[in-house]
This record gives sequence, structure tokens and C-alpha cells, in this order.
Amino acid sequence: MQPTGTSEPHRLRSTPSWLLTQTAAHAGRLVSAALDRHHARGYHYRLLAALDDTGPASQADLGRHSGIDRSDIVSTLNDLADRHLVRRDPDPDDRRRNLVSITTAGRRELTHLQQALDTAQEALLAPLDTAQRHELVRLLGILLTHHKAPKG
Amino acid sequence: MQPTGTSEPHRLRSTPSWLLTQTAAHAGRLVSAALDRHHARGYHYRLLAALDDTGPASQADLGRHSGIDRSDIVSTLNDLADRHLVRRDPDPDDRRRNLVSITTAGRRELTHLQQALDTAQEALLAPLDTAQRHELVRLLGILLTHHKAPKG
DNA sequence: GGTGATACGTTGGTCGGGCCAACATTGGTG
DNA sequence: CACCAATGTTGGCCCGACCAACGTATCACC
Repeated sequence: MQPTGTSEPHRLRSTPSWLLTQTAAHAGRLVSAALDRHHARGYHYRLLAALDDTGPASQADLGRHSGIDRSDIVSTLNDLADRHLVRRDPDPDDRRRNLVSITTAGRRELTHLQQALDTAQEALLAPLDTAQRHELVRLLGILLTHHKAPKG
Repeated sequence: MQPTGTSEPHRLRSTPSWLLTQTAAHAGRLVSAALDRHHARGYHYRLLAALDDTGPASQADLGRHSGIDRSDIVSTLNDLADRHLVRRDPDPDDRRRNLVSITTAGRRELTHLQQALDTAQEALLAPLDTAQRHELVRLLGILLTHHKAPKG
């Protein structure tokens, strides 16, 4: 691979943050395309997934769980509620909170999104064998854990 | 990994694209903060780095080289030119092209940005040992190569 | 040599994800 | 009771990644 025409500067090619953001961009394109076919975006999936994992929860909790800002939760939830994939009921025990729960249709939709996502993962990781995939996930997991709990 | 309080859904935690985009987000925050101290953004660094690597080049070539859209090259180059970090001269051999070259001040600025970025990389990769860092870079490189040359 | 396709720089948008500030309401604690 | 913290919501901002369109210039082909 000589400096033939159009490859990245080696300066960037060996910069971890560049590799990360670029690979993430590719991943994002695959994921967006997959979700788009179901008229959904990343936030929609994330919220449904979080909801399915935790059961009914307040919007603030959902936000913390999925890494989405409180304010972004609102509009995403509006979308999902409009399509009846989610229900928003006042929490009787704390009138500040909304108790958000996933509906049957929501769970069904989540299944579809999940399938689409799984396919996208496969496309993303195509050039890696099983061991490499696990190693990648492991390394990324270490980084993620480290940078989200800096207090330790 | 028990459902302890406020961690991500395991569903997401084992999804490569999620790990990638989240880690990339953390990386992006570190990098942005580092560049911000020099009043620069990612595009500024990328362009300077590409320019320093390739030598004087047309905007289109710079775009291909750095993965930045032609249209975004324009405004970024405007910024850099305003600060005299870059020069834009008409290419005598092809009057469609601008020949963009990095100035001495630009090269000096690039050095500063590079130092800031190196520090950010270190912070980003802190929890990984040397072997793990290399492995991560290697795996990401494989993915990147694969997804940018789908013809192979 | 003329003509049609292609490349270039530029303008002016769009979109998604990640943020932040502010405010009213409600809850807990001194 | 007074105060502070949390919640939902509105309305904004930024950055990176794109896309369509246009005028100008160049190239390839007949």
C-alpha cells in the first residue's frame, strides 16, 4: 500500500481517536440505514431497549440508563408515544415523575429493530473472526467502563 | 455484571456498534476539549495533518485524503486561511483547482495541536497496556480498511 | 474542433447525536 | 417552614457528516 493517491495520512491512521471516530462513523451509517428502514433512529432503539431491560421507569432513569439527555428523552418519547410503542403515565408515588412503559406493539417493534441491528453488526464486523470480535468488544468495554467511572 | 443501579442495558453493552459509538463519543470529548484550548476543531487538525502529510494539494484531494466533504473543506480552509495557517493559490496547471499549502505558522500550530492530541490519546487509552493498545488499533484498522474499500 | 461528460470550488442547506440553561412543579430535609 | 434537589419540558447550541445545485474549467471522444 504505497502512498497511491487517496489513502489517509499515516498520521491519522495511527491515531486511536481517529480510528475510533471513523469506525464509529461507518458503524453509524450501517446502523442508521438499518433503523431507517423501520423509520426509526438510534434514540428510538436505545430507549425501547432500555425500557425493555429495566421495565417501566421514569424518564430521568431512562436517560441515565441509555446515556441520553433528559431533554432528548422527551422528544424521542413523544415520537414513540405517537406511534403507541410506549405509554407515559403519571407516577402515583411521585407526581414529578412519568412512569414510562413499553407496549406490546413497542416490544414487537423492538424485536424488528433488534433483528435489523444484528444484521448491521454482522456487516460491521465482517472482516473479523470470532476471537477478534470478542477482543474488540472486550477492549472497548474496558475503555467505556474506565471513562464512565472516573471517580474510581 | 448485575443490574447494579445505573449501568447500560446489557443489550447495548454487548452491541459492537454501541460500544464503538460510545467510546468514540468519549474520545471525541477528550479530543474536542484538547483542541478547544487551541481554538481549533477536529476538521482544522485533520486538514493541517493531511496537508502536512501530502504537501500542497487541491481541496478535492485534501477532502479525499482526510475524509472530509468538499463543501466542509471550504469553510474549514477559510478559517485556517484567515489565521494564516494555510495558503490558497490558484493551480497554474489546472485552473479549476486551488493549490493549498501549509504555512510555517500552520506547521507550528499543527505541532501544538499534535501535542495536545497525543495527551488526549494517552488519557483515552489509559486503562490499556501497550499490547492492548496495539491490538485495538490493529482491529480498528482492519474494520476501517474493509469498510472503505468494499470493492475488494 | 466541437460537444458531452467529468471534475472542481462554492453556496446553502439537512440531519443526528450530544449537550446546556432555564423554569415550574414536586419531593425531601434541615 | 425554608431550602435544596430532582423531574419533565422548552428552546436553544455545536460538531461532524452529508447532499443538491451551480458556474467554471478540463478532458475524452468523435
